[in-house]
Amino acid sequence: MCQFEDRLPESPVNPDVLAIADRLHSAAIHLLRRVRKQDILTGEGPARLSALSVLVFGGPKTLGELAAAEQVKPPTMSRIVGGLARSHLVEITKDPQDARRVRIRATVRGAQLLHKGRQLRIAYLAAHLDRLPPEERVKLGEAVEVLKRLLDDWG
Amino acid sequence: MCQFEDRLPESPVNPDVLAIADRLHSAAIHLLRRVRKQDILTGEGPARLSALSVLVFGGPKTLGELAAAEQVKPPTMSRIVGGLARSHLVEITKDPQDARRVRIRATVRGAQLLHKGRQLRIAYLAAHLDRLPPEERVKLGEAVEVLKRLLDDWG
DNA sequence: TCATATTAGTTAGCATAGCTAACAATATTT
DNA sequence: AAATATTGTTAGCTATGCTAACTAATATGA
Repeated sequence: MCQFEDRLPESPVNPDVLAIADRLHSAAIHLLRRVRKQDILTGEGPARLSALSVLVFGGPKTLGELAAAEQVKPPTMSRIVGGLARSHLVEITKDPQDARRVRIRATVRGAQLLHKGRQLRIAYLAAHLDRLPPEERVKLGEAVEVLKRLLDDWG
Repeated sequence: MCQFEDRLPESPVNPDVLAIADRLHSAAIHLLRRVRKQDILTGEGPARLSALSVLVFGGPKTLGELAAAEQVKPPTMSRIVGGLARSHLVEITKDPQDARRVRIRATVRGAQLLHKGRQLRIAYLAAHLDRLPPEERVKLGEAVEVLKRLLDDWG
């Protein structure tokens, strides 16, 4: 019964890690629900803003690359990109090398809207973060770096 | 032009805080996209699992209370609860004191499914967290506490 | 070369989850 | 008693996720 004895290397979880994982999940859900209210002010949904962000900061991508970057299936990304194109936030051109591919890149307007949305969201978040004592803010900052690295080489 | 001089107390953001806010947002989005794939195995969506969690850990609630706890509007919560009831994960009874209200509580089956889902999700997350060096894990644990407090008295 | 297989995206159709507006039913207040 | 406020639901819109089935284009290989 005891999870501390006879523990295999492949089932490495201990209660501390479980607790962190649980709260991290819950915190992520509720954080995003707060922030979403700000995103609405841009007139675009969170999936579109997130995809747009990849294009603005990472440069042009094919649909498949974008879907992979956003951890979403191609049909989903197809519709997200369709919406962005309807709002003239991205431009779609055929790849001359391979006519199956499409290249998607942010327009100037797309970049502007992204920065505006980012501003709203971040200002809102930052205003709340700012109420924390400085040492807690530092803790949070370090942890976010840890998290980012973890997500980057997730697998 | 300089945001460091002549700064009003109500516009308190500095670049460090902005950067933390930005990465926190991005990390939260991508973390949840990873974890969502595990949640699917329970057969219920994330909104339902989150609401169910409130009921399991916080006890029975009215629809309005649940909507407030989950930061969504009543019609949204009405449909979430409807889905949970169809799957027999919650039970709905009229409040004898006030016939406008409904009381919603998790069934045994609901609690079981929640724990199963939590197990899947947490095991997955925890398995990845476990690859971190211990001191980084500790950092993350402390930061999650900071974040939880921040969200609790957000306003 | 030509037939076949693989790859890239799209379309169609389904479900969940968010919203507002409009409604019904019940309490509360005047 | 009548007006008002509160609580949920219903209807209908949008956005995002999926799979299955399709089209078009490229790569493979007999």
